[in-house]
Amino acid sequence: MNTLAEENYLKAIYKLSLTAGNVSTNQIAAELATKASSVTDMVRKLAEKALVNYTRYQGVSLTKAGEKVALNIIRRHRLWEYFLVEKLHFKWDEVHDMAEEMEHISSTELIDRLDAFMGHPTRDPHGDPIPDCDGNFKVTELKPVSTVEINTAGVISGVRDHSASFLQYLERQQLTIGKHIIIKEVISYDNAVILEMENTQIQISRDVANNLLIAL
Amino acid sequence: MNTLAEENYLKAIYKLSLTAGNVSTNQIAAELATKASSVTDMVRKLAEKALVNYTRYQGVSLTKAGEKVALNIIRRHRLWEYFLVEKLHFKWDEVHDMAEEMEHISSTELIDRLDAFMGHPTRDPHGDPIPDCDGNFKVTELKPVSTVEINTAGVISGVRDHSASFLQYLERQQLTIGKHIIIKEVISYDNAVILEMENTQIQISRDVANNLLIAL
DNA sequence: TTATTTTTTTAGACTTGTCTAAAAATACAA
DNA sequence: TTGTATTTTTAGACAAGTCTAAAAAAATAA
Repeated sequence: MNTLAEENYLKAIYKLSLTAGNVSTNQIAAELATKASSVTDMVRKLAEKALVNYTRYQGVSLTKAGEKVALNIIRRHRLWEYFLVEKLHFKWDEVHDMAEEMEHISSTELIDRLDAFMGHPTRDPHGDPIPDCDGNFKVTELKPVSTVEINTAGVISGVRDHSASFLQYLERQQLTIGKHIIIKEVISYDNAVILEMENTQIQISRDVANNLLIAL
Repeated sequence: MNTLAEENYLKAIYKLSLTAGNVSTNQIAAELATKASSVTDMVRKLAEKALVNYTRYQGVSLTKAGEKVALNIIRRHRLWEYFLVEKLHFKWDEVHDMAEEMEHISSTELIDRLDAFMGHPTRDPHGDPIPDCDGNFKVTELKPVSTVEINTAGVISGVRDHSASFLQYLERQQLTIGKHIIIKEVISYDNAVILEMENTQIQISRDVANNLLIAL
């Protein structure tokens, strides 16, 4: 079907497309820790397979077909993450690299049965939605804690930074998916945010508040 | 660690070593559906990594280190096969190709937890033993039905042919792992074998009798 | 033992995906 | 708008793993 390298490019382009329109060669290179010249070559190849739209110097976007492939990879990644946490009891900061390998296992029958085995979960351990087998998923609007008004109540529902160190920090502060919080105050000096959770106050930095997402 | 190609070579060499001493270039080429010249190159590379013993024109054998790697791959393969059958309810003739991909997932922590999750199974769905994390497994002596005396009783415990078509045939005849059988007669004309199982008689061909293994 | 066949290795080439260095196009600043 | 800086592409090279064709070694037969 598609090579491992091709799948990784499609996933990177999908991810970058969420925050930009056309994705630049350099952005992809940074995302994949490779060089812009390598990206140019691969993007040509993907364009020939009709998985991306590409014109020289104009950046890249996924075609419908390319998006479908990307969403399938993401589906597999997130289902395996769910499996690792729920069935094998890994912690949410430990599963990314393993899922990165497992997402390339190709059988769709396998993935559909895995999905059923786990009861068709809709979100992975980090709160990200799991696309169904047709690539559909519900888009719940989540907001960074740093962007909501004082006295807003919400439920921790996702993260923007998926790094192990950030997830470990959240774990230590008990700021995990599903917790109910209220934004109490923003310190004007450094934009630190004071939250209330389970009747205790927690202070988090501007950075943390930017990367912690809540559903209202 | 080792590349995918390297792992496949080590596994093939291990498998061939079970029935021969030193394995020839041509045998490996046949096993992996590649050419002898490619094998020579790869075997050189594996010799440099001290995973095989190799001298020109003399064939190949695994070193202790190479055997350890091979047994690890086999462990992973068989544990995933067990998972696919026991947890995802695939049939025993459907799992080989999927496990062939999954065996290359590298995390040992993952495999050890998978092992625990399934209750440390000792045999895969085809009756083959699953090595533990140190590469140890018990060698139960199994005999092809074609080699035992008349009136011998035994338990179906393994197969020598793992092809989907053979497994499907056995399934249809209910000749599955764990069934108790008695060898009743060998037809001298074509060496077909008549078995008794659950008080009914079943006739199987010489070929089938050769590939069906029982524990006495 | 010598000749012939078979097996294995060598030599050189190809593909995929990557890289560096240089050229071309675009973007930005004065 | 012209010159400079940045981004992107091109050109050529390299590593891994494979292939074909030819040469070398080993096995077999006469």
